[in-house]
Amino acid sequence: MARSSRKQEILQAALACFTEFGVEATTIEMIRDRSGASIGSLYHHFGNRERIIAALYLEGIGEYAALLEAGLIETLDAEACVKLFVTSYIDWVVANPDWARFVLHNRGRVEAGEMGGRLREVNQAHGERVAVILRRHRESGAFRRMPGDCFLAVVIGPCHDMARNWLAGRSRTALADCRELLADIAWASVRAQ
Amino acid sequence: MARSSRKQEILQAALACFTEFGVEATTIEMIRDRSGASIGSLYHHFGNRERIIAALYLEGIGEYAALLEAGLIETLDAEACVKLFVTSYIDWVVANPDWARFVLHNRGRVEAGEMGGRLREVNQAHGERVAVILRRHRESGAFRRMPGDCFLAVVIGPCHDMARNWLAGRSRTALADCRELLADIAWASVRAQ
DNA sequence: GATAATTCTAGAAAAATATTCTAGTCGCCT
DNA sequence: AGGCGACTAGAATATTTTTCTAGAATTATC
Repeated sequence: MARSSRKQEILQAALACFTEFGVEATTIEMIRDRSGASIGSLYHHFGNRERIIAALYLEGIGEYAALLEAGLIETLDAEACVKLFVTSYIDWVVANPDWARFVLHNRGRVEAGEMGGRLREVNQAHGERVAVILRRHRESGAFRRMPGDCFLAVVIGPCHDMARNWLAGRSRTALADCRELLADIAWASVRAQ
Repeated sequence: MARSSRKQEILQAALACFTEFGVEATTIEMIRDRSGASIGSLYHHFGNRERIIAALYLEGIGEYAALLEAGLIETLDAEACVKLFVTSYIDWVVANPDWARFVLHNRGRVEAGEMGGRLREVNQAHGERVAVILRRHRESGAFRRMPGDCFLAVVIGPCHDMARNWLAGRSRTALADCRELLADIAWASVRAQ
């Protein structure tokens, strides 16, 4: 395990290439160059190009999901819970812009590929843990009645869009400056009237 | 111009392949097979693989943008305007699921590629026309004060997320059933208190 | 601490894929 | 008719991904 850093070096190099040139345009050769690994090493660790992308993606969403869940389990108040979705998402994006951009733009790719099943499993497990935490508040009548599918979309949908725009340099407003506003709106949108 | 349908046939075939196998996994060969065109014809019309993707993307967002703008110019009421963003988006997605899925998952790819400049132009032009229409309502105090970047994210962000989930088969609730709810929430989120 | 097993690295060779290029065909205009 | 531009065809070429064989480094076992 002493040299498992090779694997990590490859992932870092891949992310750097993806950020600089786009996923489409970066070749195995470029990742090999930047990471210093050999073709053999690369294929030993990942098997193919797609699995490099998937590994990066899964690591990214895993990190955010862990952050969110860690916060949620020690948050008792419904309002604070909802706002935590927003703030922990924004904090993570601001702290990891390259990773966030990659994750925001490559869900479809990973989902459609051979690791799609794996991704759905991970997402579903995370979704269920979150649902358990939220159930209490829902049952106590803290939330406006709406389908569960809508709930999450309403809470973090605006953050996703805002983050996408900000990361692309399309936004004049800094993402961090919307933290409180978006959290307020999320809560206002889902709380019982 | 009699046989400009070839170009359209290629685009249709490409979209079908992308939907079935994912963008990554579909090869020029597969598009050639399904469209019945030759390699030469394919490259005559598009120049390279990426431009096929970009053409499909630009046509997709163009169609939705036209739909939205057509509705907006004959809508005088601020509330109806905001709700129109939501309903015309959902209607378009429900009517063109494959196209919508493709557009939702490939913005990053097109943006990062050689047609990125073109895409930004188109988006900016559309954004400005929409901004002109909304300015009147904003200035009359119909909306809650917030940065312009947040406004759009709040209004359609939830729809984007909900549509993405529904198109991926992850949603138990039909997208069409959320039409009114999402429109209500969008309006409640941005109207003056 | 020798030796076997395993993991990892290397890069050349092969396979798959994208793109270019040359030679046309087709429909239309005059 | 015959010339012109848009279009089609598919072989040839270039690029990129993936496989494969060999060997180095590390770890486990006795």
